[in-house]
Amino acid sequence: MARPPHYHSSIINLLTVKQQLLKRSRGGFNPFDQSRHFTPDQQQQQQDHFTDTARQVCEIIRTRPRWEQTILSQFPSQTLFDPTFVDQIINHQTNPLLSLRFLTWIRTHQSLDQYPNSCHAFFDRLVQSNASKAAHSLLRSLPPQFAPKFQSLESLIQSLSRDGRVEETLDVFSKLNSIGATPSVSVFNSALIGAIRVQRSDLFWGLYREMIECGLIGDAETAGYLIRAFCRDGKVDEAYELLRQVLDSGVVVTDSVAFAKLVSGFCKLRNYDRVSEILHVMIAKNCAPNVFTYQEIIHGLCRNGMGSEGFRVFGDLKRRGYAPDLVMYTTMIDGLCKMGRIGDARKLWFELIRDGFAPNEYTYNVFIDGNFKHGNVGEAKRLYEEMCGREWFRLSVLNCNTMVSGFCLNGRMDEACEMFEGMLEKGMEPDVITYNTMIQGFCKVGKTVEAVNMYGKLIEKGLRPSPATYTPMIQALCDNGDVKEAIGLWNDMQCRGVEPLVCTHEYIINGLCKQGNAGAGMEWMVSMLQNKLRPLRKTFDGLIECLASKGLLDDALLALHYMFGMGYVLGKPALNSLLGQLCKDDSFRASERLEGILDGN
DNA sequence: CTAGGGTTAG
Repeated sequence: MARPPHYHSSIINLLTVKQQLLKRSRGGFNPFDQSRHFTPDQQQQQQDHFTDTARQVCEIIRTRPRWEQTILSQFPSQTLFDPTFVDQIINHQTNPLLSLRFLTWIRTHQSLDQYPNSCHAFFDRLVQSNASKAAHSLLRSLPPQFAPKFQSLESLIQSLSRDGRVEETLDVFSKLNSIGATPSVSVFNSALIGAIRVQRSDLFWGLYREMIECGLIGDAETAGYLIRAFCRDGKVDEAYELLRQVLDSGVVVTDSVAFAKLVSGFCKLRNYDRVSEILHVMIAKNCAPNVFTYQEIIHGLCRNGMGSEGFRVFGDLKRRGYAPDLVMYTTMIDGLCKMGRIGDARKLWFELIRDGFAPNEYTYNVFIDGNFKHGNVGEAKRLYEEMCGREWFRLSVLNCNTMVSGFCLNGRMDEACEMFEGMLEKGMEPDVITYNTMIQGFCKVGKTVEAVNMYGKLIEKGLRPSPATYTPMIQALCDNGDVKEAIGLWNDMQCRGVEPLVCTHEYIINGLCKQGNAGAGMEWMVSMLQNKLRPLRKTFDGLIECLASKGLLDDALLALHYMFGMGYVLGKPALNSLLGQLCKDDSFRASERLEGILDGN
């Protein structure tokens, strides 16, 4: 005999049934014909009966912090674990977290297999309300045989992807797989774009492989995402190759973001012929270059030391009636500042205001930075004050770093410190860039003690030092003849796993030579060479001169040998010093060996 | 609901 799907006997159920039967029998209805069936009306009444208790339970789980510990003593377990009752709770409960908690609690006592309707209802509701995280964790915590609706799973993938939880979509894809369903191309597309947004190439390609394994063929949208992914991975040529293939196959790509990324990528490679070709393709495919495309071109040119070209493109656009937007203005102002054309940058600053734009945080930042870099400290400070006075403005670490860097660059360490202290007072956390900038600033004005103190604070804060933390300190200490402390920092650097720059080795060699410690200098040189690093010619020069002056002719000749091996020639002062020593030193054999080395090269 | 672009050290 058929039973309603969630009917389970319990005391309350039995009572209800009895009441129903009594009611019906009074009306001359023969209950036994359908004794275990409920008409919709009966089901409604049964649910009505539950409503009171359900409401109470809902109230308790909403308001009592640790209801799990007491609820079984307040209500009969037959009620609480009755699937119909559970359905009630799930349907009444509007807070999904509480519903989830209730199901979790049920699960500690019963198998959730008994509650398919509750599970489906709750899952679908979470999906519909875009509660992707909760829906996903529910899916994970439910028994493997729980098979949600195909559409719900597809929707879940889409909302997870939108929320940047791309990794979590993998579970959902495998769930779909396990129920023998193939997601649509557009669902794959949403996951693919999600992976691009969170910059996870690994996930992107994993998803794409999955898509291929499902036997699906990507559409034009997929092609655009593939091009973007290749570009993001720096594989611009492969992106271009794909574009060609797709176009040849007759699929029309109109993803202007993909085109913009290609343009940007070829700008980076300085392949401007290709850039121009892509622009032609875009026009031919009815996907004319837009403000984003041109933005990538101008930015790409500026970033590659072709700012003048960028400025020319910018001018052409305006002449052709294209109105640059604020981002484009900002990019161009930054580009002009970085190529030393502060005057042109200032003109653009006024031009954008004339065009009705208001400089935003980015615009202020690049222009403040540009003014500092050109020594216009007063103007930079004025702009900073102006920016701080804007109602939209909220000071960020980056703004402060720009100020700190500007003051340091201009040797204004008092003002840099003031800015730095101001950050601390405002409760902002200076980052490694702030500290590195301060360290470099102190070193530049010879305040190495203060620089090392700053370094101590950086470590104290638990920030991770970078090569740029150590380089200026080691350089300054070596210049000041304090090589011992420099080597101390070097060791510290090694302990923290920070890879020194090539020049840092050289600072130490130069410092040692300056102190007349030629032997140690030679040891450092040997270790550099063992690490396959290429010292500058003048480092060899200095070391050889120092070795010679200390009478360490064997080492000097060995260094010379290495130097020639790298294709360098010895500078005149070092050569004179070496020859002088060889003659003075009555060491005939040494001069013979020098000849040997010279002949050998 | 409707993308994607710009800033600080080295």
